[in-house]
Amino acid sequence: MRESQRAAMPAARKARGRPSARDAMLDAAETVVIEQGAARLTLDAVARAAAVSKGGLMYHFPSKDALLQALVTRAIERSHQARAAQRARLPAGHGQELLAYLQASVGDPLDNDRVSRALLGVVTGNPQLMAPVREFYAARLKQLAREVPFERAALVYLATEGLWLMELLDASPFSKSQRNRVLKQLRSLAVEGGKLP
Amino acid sequence: MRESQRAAMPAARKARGRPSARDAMLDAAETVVIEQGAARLTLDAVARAAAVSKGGLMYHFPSKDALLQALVTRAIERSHQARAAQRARLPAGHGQELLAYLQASVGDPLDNDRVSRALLGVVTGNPQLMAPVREFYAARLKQLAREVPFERAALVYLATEGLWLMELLDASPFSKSQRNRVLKQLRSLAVEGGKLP
DNA sequence: TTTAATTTACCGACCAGTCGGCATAGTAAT
DNA sequence: ATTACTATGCCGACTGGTCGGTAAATTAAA
Repeated sequence: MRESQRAAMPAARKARGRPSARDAMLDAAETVVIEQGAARLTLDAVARAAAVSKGGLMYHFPSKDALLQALVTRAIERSHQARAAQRARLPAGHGQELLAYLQASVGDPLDNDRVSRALLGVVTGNPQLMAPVREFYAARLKQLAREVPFERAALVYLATEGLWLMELLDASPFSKSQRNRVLKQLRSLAVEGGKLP
Repeated sequence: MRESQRAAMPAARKARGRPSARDAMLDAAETVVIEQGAARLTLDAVARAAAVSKGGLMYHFPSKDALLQALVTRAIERSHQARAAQRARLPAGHGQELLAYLQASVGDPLDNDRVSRALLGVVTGNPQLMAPVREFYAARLKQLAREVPFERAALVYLATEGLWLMELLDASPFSKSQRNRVLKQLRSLAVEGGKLP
């Protein structure tokens, strides 16, 4: 589990968009961790879900850690894409970035990050896996604070992250209507920054 | 590890303040989980740290789950106490509760919740353990929102919780001075609720 | 002596990682 | 074009070890 990082990684994706066996295995791993939790995310379970043997799985991921890293990386990439998608359908202007981030994080459904929810259990079990997440978070804040005053960006940022994390932990104390009130306020704070009641 | 909830719990604390063997074992469990992480929080490790045999440990906690529940419960109690302590040394008035909560959560040191940090890994591994935490969170919000308008309470609440959780995850992107600026703003929002830059 | 507390020894399940081998496809030499 | 060789992808049995939980035996307390 130490530094087996880039030992033998068979070039498994010559063409970028192919559903290489590797990607199929990551999909399987996500299914397992979503349906059974981080504790039951075993190599055997992933292999079974991917309909390959354990040896076949470990051919592509030399260790369990390598598999987990790949999962986290893919989740981060998806997070990027979600924000970019929101940015694209938002009018340019003050607070566009902040609003896009807000919408991508806690926008209406929130169902698409069942993966993130499941991965929370994975990263808390392997704190080293947090490294890329940390970078991601830091870069995001930097970008958001370029657009609006730091204080306001930080406030919206923290509240959003708080809501997101509490919901990931299934610990949000807000009713549906309370949640809506909060979100409405956050949205207006992101673009205008007015007064607070 | 299934539903062994309240099977056989030998009445191990007749007198409430005694450093009953039970409490010593919980202390040991905390040491283990802090120093070695949730994954290495095994019954053997706790027994070793408490200087008892594994059988002795399991006499007091009929299952590992019972031990974890007790850990979580104690952490919640301590959270209550920390807030009460802050409330006591704060001038009564508008936003006292909110400010006490803020100070207790992310007040200067933050070192005393190494336990919480460690327990995060425990609860993500056993989502059922979140039940008492959920209650705790819900009750807290209700109390905070009685004092100041809901919108403002919720905003401070979420931002505080966001900062706290990100720091628990070791993922806070703020520098020390940025953190201070944010806290200063949150404090003033808790008691005054003025404008935002 | 009965009850409470604790020990020692063990079981069964689970799990990450290893290893030898198999099959297919491509390449090279004859 | 047949043969020899090699690389890739995959298989599944096995190993060494960990961990939660159990049970009988032992000691301490009431």
